[in-house]
Amino acid sequence: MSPVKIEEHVILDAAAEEFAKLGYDGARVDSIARIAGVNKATLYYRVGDKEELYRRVVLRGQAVFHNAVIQAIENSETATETVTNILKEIANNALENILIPSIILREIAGNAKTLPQEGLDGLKKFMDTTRAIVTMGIEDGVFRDVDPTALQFMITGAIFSLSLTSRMRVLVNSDNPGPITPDQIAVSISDILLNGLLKEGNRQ
Amino acid sequence: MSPVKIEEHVILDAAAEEFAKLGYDGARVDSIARIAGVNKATLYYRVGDKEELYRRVVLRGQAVFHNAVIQAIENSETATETVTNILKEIANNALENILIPSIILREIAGNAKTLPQEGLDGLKKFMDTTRAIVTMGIEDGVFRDVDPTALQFMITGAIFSLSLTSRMRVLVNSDNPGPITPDQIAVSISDILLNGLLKEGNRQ
DNA sequence: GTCTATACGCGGATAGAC
DNA sequence: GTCTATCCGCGTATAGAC
Repeated sequence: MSPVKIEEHVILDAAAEEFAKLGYDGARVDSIARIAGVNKATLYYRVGDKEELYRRVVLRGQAVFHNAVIQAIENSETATETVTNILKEIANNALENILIPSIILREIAGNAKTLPQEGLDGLKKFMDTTRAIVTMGIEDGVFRDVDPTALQFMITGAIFSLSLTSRMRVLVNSDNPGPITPDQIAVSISDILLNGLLKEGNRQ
Repeated sequence: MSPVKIEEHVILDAAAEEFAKLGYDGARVDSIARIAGVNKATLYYRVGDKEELYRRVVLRGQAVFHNAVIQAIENSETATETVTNILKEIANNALENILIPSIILREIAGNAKTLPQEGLDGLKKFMDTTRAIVTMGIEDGVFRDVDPTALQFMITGAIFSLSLTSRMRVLVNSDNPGPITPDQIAVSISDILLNGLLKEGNRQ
């Protein structure tokens, strides 16, 4: 009843750290083995080559956010609540698993050239799911007729960059660093997202 | 009256391409020399080592967006107009100089570990400038009392990721790829940003 | 100013001992 | 299953010829 080889987790954790820090091309297999505390040959035997290491890290990371979104949807009644909860869940998971946003941003930066096919499939599913929520809100007359894709990228783009820069922002602008905790991040974004920047009456 | 050594531009263009594609650690100096069509020794003589190449690429790229924002501010009267114009300018420049968003996203992903000090200084100035615009709009009673940092990251996060994924989105979701041109990107974002997702009357 | 040639270490990956 | 030793190519960087 222990189907999970314990060292695989250690290896994948180490790989995630290295890939997040240096990107796929900058990452060193030697370094991953060192971080994991295993021999390089063992690493090859247990998981595989660099590409396979990366594939496993990406799929494991994607599952985290996929589950977070599923849970947010299940725990929500209205479309508005769903959006708010998705934001909260993503923000929470982003800071808890900060390596994953880093890897995702690098994939975006690199035109998804190192993203495994299964990762692309998961991305499509994720975008379809969240688009459906926006469409539903529009049809229910609760949401304005916004572009769902723009909304998706505003949410993920903002959460991931805010989460990744929290340390940096404290260093650069200690007296005014902006939102730091996942809660602060989720609240400040959903405020702007739901209500907009303009005061009521000034809308265009 | 020709103070600019022409080949330096060629070398920096090649370096930008390589750094954007592979990140600082993944980038290869040999590859940059090959792309630029110059000998590696020439490259070292003309610009410097890998670190200096990167520094020059980053500062040149930062100047592009800095100038774009300055211009947007100068061409605007109201705070609302300023925000809209900044969005337009950044979106235009992002797609025209697509390598720069890529490098910036990679810096965010890597905790700005390879970002030269001057780049950090420029970032702080950029954030102070744009924060002032938001604060002004709030004081004028036109904007709601939003978090300026969240707003900044929603704008840049969304524009950069939308610009970088435009090709990918067409491939993954050809029937519904979302905003593609800089104009589509700027309009869809500013619509959500200014007016919010919720219909008037549903605001929280 | 530019190129050829090369130093020297690190990269991914594996063979074969245990 | 795991480790040592090693292959071989590529990485940054420079010396020195032209």
